Amino acid sequence: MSQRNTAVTNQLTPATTAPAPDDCPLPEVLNLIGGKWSAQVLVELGNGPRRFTQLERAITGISRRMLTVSLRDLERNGLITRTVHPDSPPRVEYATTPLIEDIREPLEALTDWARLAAPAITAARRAYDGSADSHL
Amino acid sequence: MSQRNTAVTNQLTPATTAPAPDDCPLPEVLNLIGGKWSAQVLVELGNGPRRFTQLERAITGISRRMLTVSLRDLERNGLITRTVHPDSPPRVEYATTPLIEDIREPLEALTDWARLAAPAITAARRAYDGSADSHL
DNA sequence: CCGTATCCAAATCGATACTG
DNA sequence: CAGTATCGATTTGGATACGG
Repeated sequence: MSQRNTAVTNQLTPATTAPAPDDCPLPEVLNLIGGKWSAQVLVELGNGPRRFTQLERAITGISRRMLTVSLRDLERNGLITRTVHPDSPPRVEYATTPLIEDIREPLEALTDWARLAAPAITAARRAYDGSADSHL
Repeated sequence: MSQRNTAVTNQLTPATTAPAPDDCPLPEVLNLIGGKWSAQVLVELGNGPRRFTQLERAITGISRRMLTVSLRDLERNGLITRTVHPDSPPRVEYATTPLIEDIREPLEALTDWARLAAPAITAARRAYDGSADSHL
């Protein structure tokens, strides 16, 4: 029962976020939500509690496995909760915790910035890629 | 890529309506600075222009290669500039562009949150890892 | 001083198949 | 419905060593 995953190559266990005695907390935050799907899961759950398949349908392109991994990781870090309802067809609901309430706004600010800066970034990339001596 | 994420807070959408293509710009932002070192480079450059070796010394644990990679990436996306001064010992200076000025505050908010939430996150992790029936 | 080139290890992601 | 198990492909990061 209380099997710790000591293991070798279990790829379903949440990625243990590095302990890192580092003094800069920003990379740590980015590690929490920096995965390919975590941010989208958080955004979707920001709309309200969701069930597994709801999330699966809402987030286009995500696989069952990656959804599970992301959810476990977020749960482990206390950013979301997982509630199992003892129904005859299994029903599991995920919801955000109060912990993330405080970053909703900064995250939205980042999102707004992304929309605004997108053209400039694209332009910068083209300029960089197009210039002859960028690199080889 | 990616415009149009309407309806962030709509919980009333019936299941019958179209699933809304979720082209969320948040993951895009995180991709820009989500590397292992990019954020730290940005933070350090936030203190003012820096030379290559200054950055190398300031960011503990980074290798020459990763510093170069991060800098090139940030430069390509227009977030920093690279200026070569034709001196006898080569001198290259990196600096932030006005593009990132607008995310400085959200980023700092995230950093503040990280400091505040750190204990809760650690506790959540211990609770998760310690509980026998978490999974498996 | 400011990088590049190479090679290798590790983490991450995706597709598929199976289960209570 | 809500997951796990496995495997392989891709991406990323680190350790040198070399070069203008």
